[in-house]
Amino acid sequence: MRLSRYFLPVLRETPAEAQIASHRLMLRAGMLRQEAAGIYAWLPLGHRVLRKVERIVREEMDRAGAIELLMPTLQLADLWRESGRYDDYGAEMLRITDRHQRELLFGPTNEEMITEIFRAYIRSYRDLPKNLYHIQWKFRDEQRPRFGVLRGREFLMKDAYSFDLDVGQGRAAYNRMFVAYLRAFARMGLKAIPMKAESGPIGGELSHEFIVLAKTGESAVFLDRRMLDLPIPGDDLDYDGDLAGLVDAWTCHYAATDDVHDAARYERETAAEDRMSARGIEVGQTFFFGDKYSAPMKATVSGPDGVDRAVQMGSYGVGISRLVGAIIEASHDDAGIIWPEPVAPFGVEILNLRPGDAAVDAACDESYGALTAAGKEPLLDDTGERPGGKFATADLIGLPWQLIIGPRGLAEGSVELKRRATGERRSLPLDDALRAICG
RNA sequence: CGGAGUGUGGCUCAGUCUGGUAGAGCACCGCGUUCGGGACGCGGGGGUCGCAGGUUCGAAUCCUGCCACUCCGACCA
Repeated sequence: MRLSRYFLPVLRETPAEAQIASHRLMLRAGMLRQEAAGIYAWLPLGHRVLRKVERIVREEMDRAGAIELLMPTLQLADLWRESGRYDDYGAEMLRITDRHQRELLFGPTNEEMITEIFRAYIRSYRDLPKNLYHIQWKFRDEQRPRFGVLRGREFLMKDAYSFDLDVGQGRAAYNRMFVAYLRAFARMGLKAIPMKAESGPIGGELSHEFIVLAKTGESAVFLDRRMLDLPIPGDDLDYDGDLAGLVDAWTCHYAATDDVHDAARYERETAAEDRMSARGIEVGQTFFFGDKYSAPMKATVSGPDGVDRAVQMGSYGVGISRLVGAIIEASHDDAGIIWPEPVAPFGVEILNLRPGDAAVDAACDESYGALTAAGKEPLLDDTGERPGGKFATADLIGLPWQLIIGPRGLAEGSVELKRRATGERRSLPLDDALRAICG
């Protein structure tokens, strides 16, 4: 992409509304525009990151055997009356009335709807297990939206729902999602630690929150620091195998958010030198809640014995839009964002320090072509802005590489290559720089 | 939902106390000089001062009501 043709409205000054780093940087980097409290338009740069996060989550869901569908944002109130949650949910649920005075709601989650879909088609244990998911915008009318996309009212969420014949198979389904989450967050460059959690309005007894450690996190967390070094399951993981051992390895150490923290247990189970307190941002949560929805909503299947029984269910959420903010909280400096490569909006920024200079233009065009062909998604700053401004913008939007091409270096046959994460810069011939980027 | 604030050009803000016909910096447009870490000169465009009433000869400024947004707390993916 050529910056001169792109839409990247960067702000030199920090908008007064933004308090925390990710919100401030998303506004300054031209990723996001607030349209109302907790409701945002995703500008092109932000949208690219959102899509990359979404893609990683989708790939890991598919790999774990989940099946994608798409449910609507609006749901009938009657559906929620079946589970009893219509009245329980309170003012956080945005209620809407259509022209026929039918009561609708903007979905804050989809347990009821997926259960309704499941029960309409699935009758036999032979059709189990099933895990259905979608990636859709949700709305929760927070009393106090804040922190930009970390706590918006409208947010993009992946939510998956598992259906199994019995508790044992339900647990196995839970384990598959648990492991898929470890992989998905790690692929985004995040350390996400599963922690024992309250299940809140979703219900159930077995639940984990996946918490990204970041200095500016919303809640205090306490954990065994040995969890930070646990290995992430590799591409060769067999989701049809028994994952219980893997899940045990990730849940046998103490890790809890402050709302469920048990100081006495913490001290009993964790050696003093392994105790670690930090701050964290929740980016996903898994629930196993059995027949909480399937029983009242009569989602039953016939078992091998011919007897109908309510299916065992779990649900598994990932805050896609929230993750974009969480990644920035975990990875930025005073100059701007530092994107992990897998979620960077573009792979490399080429800075043309002197548009109009034939040699510089030619070197930039050559680089742009080569990097595009190599799938590196280059962003070429070919604008008339002065070099200082280009450097500042490049650091702000934080692409992993900066390829700096100007007349001074080119006269000596070299360009400059900068690694955003480390700040390391070196001068080298263009071909070598391109090779280094393409790795 | 309690408490505290803020709404003035695209952004950051001054002006409000003490009423007199709207400013600065940045950004934007034109010309020129510049050009490797947010340049400079000259010229220029852009604002029903959140909205609605009211007081007054006159309201960004005073009064009343409303709306929006932000922060602290409670709450929450």
